[in-house]
Amino acid sequence: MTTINDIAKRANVSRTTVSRALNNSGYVSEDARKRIMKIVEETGYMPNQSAKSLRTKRSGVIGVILPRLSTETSTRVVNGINEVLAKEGFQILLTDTELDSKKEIEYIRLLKSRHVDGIILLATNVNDELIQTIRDVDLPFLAIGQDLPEVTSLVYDDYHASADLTNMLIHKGHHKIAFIGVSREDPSVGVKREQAFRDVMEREGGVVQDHWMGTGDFSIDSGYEEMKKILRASGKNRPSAVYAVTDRMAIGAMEYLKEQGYRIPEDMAVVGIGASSMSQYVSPSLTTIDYFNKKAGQQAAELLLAKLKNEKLEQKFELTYRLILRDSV
Amino acid sequence: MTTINDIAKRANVSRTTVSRALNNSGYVSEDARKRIMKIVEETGYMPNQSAKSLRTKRSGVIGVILPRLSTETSTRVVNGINEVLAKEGFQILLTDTELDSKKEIEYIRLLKSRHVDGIILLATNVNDELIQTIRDVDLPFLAIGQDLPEVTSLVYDDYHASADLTNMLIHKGHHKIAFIGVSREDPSVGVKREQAFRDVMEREGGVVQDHWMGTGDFSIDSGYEEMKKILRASGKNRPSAVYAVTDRMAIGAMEYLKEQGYRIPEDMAVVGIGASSMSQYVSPSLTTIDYFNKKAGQQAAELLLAKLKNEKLEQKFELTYRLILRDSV
DNA sequence: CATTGGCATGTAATCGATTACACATTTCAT
DNA sequence: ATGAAATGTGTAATCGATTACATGCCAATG
Repeated sequence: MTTINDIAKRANVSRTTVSRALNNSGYVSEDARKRIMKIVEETGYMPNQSAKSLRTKRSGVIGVILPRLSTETSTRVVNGINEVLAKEGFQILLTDTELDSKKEIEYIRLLKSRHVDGIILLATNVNDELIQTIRDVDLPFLAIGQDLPEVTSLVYDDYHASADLTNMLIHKGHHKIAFIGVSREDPSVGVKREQAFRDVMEREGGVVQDHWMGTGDFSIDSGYEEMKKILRASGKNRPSAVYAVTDRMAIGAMEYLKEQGYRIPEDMAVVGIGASSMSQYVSPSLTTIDYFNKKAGQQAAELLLAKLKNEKLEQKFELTYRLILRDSV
Repeated sequence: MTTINDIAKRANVSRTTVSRALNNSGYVSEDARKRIMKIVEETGYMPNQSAKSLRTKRSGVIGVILPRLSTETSTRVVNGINEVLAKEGFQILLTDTELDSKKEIEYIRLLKSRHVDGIILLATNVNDELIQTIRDVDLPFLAIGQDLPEVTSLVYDDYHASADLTNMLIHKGHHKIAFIGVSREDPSVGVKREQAFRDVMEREGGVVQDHWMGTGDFSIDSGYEEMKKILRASGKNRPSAVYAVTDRMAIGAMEYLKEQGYRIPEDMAVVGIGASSMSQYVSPSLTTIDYFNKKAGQQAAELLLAKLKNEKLEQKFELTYRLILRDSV
């Protein structure tokens, strides 16, 4: 591997001058610069980033922590992040917690030791140890998806999105609505979306029954199973609509309904959240909410870049959403 | 930030001993080890990876180069890679070429300068400069998806998969088959899949017509558009089946067909390749080929790890596939 | 008792860059 | 003409780890 010393020798200058030429810092004569650049071209020299990073404390790498690598939401967010960061010459160091909140903390510290310049966390839960760790590592930090105290957070407006969706169902004449949620450990998806649903139902005189409330695990299968449970438990007194807090679970629910001969939306309306690409192509196409995940990723990256430039930021940013009305309602 | 020197001071030993304790190399007394570990615990010390990597030439990071970050195929492969690497304590440095083959080369060199221990490339094309660059950087290297000369490659058996799919259509009674492919610059998807299609059609007496052959760009929209073109060009002499080389294009084609009132599969059978999650939930469900992408990622990671341990490997590995018969045929 | 070898630790070089500081030369304003 | 400022380059310290080599101690061996 060629080093800066090799370049220096071949160009008959000291490595200081080479460094200056490469980084456009300090004075370098036109003559020396040309000689150096020519040799750099010829050899394909690239500075050793470990050495550089050791000395400068900056690495040009941003750590990204995902709850799951294989969901559409994550992918879209990462895509947005990458689009912005790549343009600025940053690389992404990717980690996947597999929904394990211990790993979240472990990875934050690991990324710190790897000298990343900043961290973007796709958060799924909130706890004190996490907050403490983020404070400890003292790095430019950005959270997406949950409102972490004392951390710059980009949050989806889960409450109002969910409220809008519920309202829409009610105004289409549905008063008996089943609900498929997820664990309460997820404040955004598990708590806020359900809370808004309950609030609107109460306010608008909707009917909420315990056995119409299911709890899935984000998977298509769990949507299917929860739908099955709900229908079995309801007997004659059936809901006329089902609201699943994610598209995948909504699609699972649709599968079961279709299998059982229900017509959608005539016999049962179905809605989800997430605007997954699937939602558009299932039959009937699924009414859902678009959270503009890619945009969120881009914005997160931009905010992080601003932080790197020491700009002071607000602490909380609300993201927008959009209701997509399709044929399942 | 606490360094190895801080630990050494506080434990009353030299940093050499701390290093030995941390890496389990050389002799360290039980006493010293305990003192050191206690302080490491207390301070949450983590070795500076840049320094470590500068000295040892190893970083514990594997570079992964993707053609697109946002496709299901990429995601699944990365997922497989990550599963295996994370277990061994490796991190992934992710890059996205946005299908630009210049960036492929640029990123390979960039990753080298970042001291990655190895590179996995999800390849989409083959050219001399790429091969040369791979040779130049002289790193443990693994390609997935294209057969790169002199590089350990994991390749999908595109030819036989495509042949099987075509054969299946013919044995279901389809002799007039439209084909939606992609650019020939992609040897696997663009060339092999089409070649197999043509070979089988010829061998089995199928009918191939130029205006039944479309060329899309992997997107759902292009599938839709190519289908439209094909139907418009065919007039009364229509094919009875359409074979799109990716699920997304097949789904686009289905959209158009449904819009035009065709029944699938009665009026027109449709098949794709990729076993995307969507393929299962569109109506009718799509007949396709599963390439086990995640498995491919895992295997790639395992092979790369073997390379890191200096094991000699074969150069070419064929991956298996599976035909999934569903309702669209 | 002298020698050998295992154990424990430390000294200092090293990896490849950046950068504070020093020094020399040239340019420029007064 | 002269001192100040601008320009160009080099020396050597530094970042935080690993590791070759040296040293000292102690027990075992013959």
